[in-house]
Amino acid sequence: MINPSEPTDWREGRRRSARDAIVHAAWALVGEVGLAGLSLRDLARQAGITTPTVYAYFESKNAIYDTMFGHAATEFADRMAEPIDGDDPRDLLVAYVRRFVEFCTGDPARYQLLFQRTLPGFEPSPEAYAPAVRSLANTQELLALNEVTEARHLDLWTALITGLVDQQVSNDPGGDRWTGLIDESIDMFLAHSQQHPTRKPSPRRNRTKGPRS
Amino acid sequence: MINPSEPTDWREGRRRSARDAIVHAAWALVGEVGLAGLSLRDLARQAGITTPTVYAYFESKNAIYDTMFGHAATEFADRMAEPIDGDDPRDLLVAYVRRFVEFCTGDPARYQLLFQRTLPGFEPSPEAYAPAVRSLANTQELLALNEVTEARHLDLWTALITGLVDQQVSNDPGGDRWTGLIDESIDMFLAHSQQHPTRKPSPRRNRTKGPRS
DNA sequence: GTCTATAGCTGGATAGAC
DNA sequence: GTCTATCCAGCTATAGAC
Repeated sequence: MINPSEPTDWREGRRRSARDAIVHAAWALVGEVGLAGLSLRDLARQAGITTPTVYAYFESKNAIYDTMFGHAATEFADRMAEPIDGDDPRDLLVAYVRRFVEFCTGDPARYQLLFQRTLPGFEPSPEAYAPAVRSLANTQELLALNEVTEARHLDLWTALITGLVDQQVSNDPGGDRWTGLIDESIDMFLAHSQQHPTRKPSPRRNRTKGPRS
Repeated sequence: MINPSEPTDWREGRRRSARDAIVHAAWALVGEVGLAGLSLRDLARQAGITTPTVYAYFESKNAIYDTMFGHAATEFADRMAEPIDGDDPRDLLVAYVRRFVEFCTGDPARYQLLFQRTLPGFEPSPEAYAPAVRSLANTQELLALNEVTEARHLDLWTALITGLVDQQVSNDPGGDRWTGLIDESIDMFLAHSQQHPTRKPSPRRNRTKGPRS
């Protein structure tokens, strides 16, 4: 396979590893100065090169963000796709959410890039975005195992889980004030979803008001 | 009361209204270019003045953000403090949450400034922050009326509600995909909180795993 | 591919005339 | 208080030698 007259393979390899080194430096930097605080000067210094060299590998700053986004999305998909031992549907769900929250809280900058859209002028390319979509299907399967299939409940689920993550990241970084509520949250959610398969004003008691506007 | 030799009153008034005009222009701008996209040049142009004039009223850009924060916080506190008719605790809670979500989705930039801490280098002053604190106590009272008093449930509550708002703002701005889940979310939350006054592994069924780590 | 040097721009903030 | 003019720092991005 090795053919000296066709050295594109290892050249590509070198090019890839150089790109990876830059992206690696970028992750290290945003961990310190925040996602929006990344500057190409500092990035070049961190990577041990100069600014123009960065442009030998990336055509723009947003291209770097996009590559970072792709890395993060792949990392996310891989992490969430790892098999979980056990066969109880609810336990699977709990383990899955723990994983999700750990992933999010493990690197706030990565979380911000992947799930909050706060970078002005940056939109991830479809290629970079693809792995994240794959993972959503994964969630649906797990919920289906727990007899949760309605779109409404899926939305309620995402709201609940992202709410936990958001509160944890913003108000108690590094702590467990909200991650400690995962188990209870899932109890709450499943009790509700499995009990209300179709939407009607819950028969809790007589409503005092007429139908909602 | 009116004393020509003491004209500080109306001068203060003029100064206040000039400041208000600048802040007003600032809100209009951030509504277009995003909170972080505000620049003093554009702000001055929007307000029909020049950049140095801005500095006649504010000592820095962050001072403008701080004033905006104070306005938003006051607006928020006032809105949430308006009386709600009805006496059923749950209905009060529903109305309250609707109000909250409407306030948040009504102006995403305002929401971002008040509740997400995404402006690099900006921290609201204690004075500007005070009204927001007042409102939190309000929430606690409403939950207490619904027999929800434990700190754990309060955290679960904030996660649930902010999750709804966040999903609505980020993924369906202007729509009702998540706001339409408010009623159901509150059902879910109250059913759980009122049923689990103290924490123990829910007696749903036998757990397959040992105690959590 | 990597560098030095710098263009070109935009940002916040200030000096000083009026 | 308001302006013109400007400073200075930071940024992305490029030109051109090696």
